[in-house]
Amino acid sequence: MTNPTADRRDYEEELRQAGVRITRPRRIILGILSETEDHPDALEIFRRAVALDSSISLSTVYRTMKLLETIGAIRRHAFEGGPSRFEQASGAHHDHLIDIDTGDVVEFRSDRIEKLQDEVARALGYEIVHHRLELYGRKLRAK
Amino acid sequence: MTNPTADRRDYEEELRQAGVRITRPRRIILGILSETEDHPDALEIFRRAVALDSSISLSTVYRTMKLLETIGAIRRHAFEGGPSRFEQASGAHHDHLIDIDTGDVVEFRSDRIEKLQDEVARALGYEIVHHRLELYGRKLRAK
DNA sequence: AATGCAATTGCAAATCGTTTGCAATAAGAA
DNA sequence: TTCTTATTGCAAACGATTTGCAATTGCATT
Repeated sequence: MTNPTADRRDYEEELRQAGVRITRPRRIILGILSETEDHPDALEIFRRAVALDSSISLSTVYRTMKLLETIGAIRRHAFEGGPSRFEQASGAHHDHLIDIDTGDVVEFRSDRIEKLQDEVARALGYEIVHHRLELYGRKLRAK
Repeated sequence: MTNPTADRRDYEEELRQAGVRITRPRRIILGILSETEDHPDALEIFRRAVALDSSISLSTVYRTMKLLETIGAIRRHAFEGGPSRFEQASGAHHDHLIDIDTGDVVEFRSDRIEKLQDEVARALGYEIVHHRLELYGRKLRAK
């Protein structure tokens, strides 16, 4: 399924903007990222990429992810245990709830929590540059 | 400086409880952990240990940290970027504010945030098993 | 369409933090 | 003290990620 609601990013334009070349591997990886709803890791992206062009290498995936991260097109998350997982940087900031049984990631946003974080930090004499809030949970049995 | 306020843990008793031997390397590492106010990583603990007994190995430090973690005596934190850092598991739950300039860790606790987390999770059909909240910030210039 | 050169690639080897196999050692019950 | 087994130090393996390098490719230029 393609992304119905969200902004379909024009990654190629972003690359051009950043002054980097639009190569075949990049085009393929970017295509995968535009399609994806989940939070795949580098290896998963590599697998999907190889399915489209068997010559793509894992290093290129890593390099491309790093590139996209530095130009701000994607975000990297290091959830507990596993490897880094990626998501489009589009849309508003949000935090994550990770299903500890399935690894599924649910995005959420709480302005009230954000506000309290700021208050806490300020009270300690700090200003927040960024934060990480991850809830690790288990699905409630629908009663 | 030794830990003035907090409960000085009887690690040795905990080990005995867990049915493991109290060895010389363990005694030394435990001593370091009891003294420490900060959140050292394995290498730092290793350095401090070697100063007391040059025969201690890094693997033993790692093994001991893992052991203490499984018996619940210490907690491991994987802050952004760096290696795992450890702290005593004594005292109430708290979250962390990391000074991005110095690496210093400030502990804090907000029941209001915790409460909101529970609400968010429940609204999404989940129950929280544990969470991770890390604020990365910079000291405010005292005005 | 052909040229040239720097950016990018694939590959293999290196890296970092951490774990593990193994033979030697030491804890602590008998 | 003896015995059995857990624990150790060492070196080698590990998984995720990064890197050096020579070969390739994008693409601005003719």
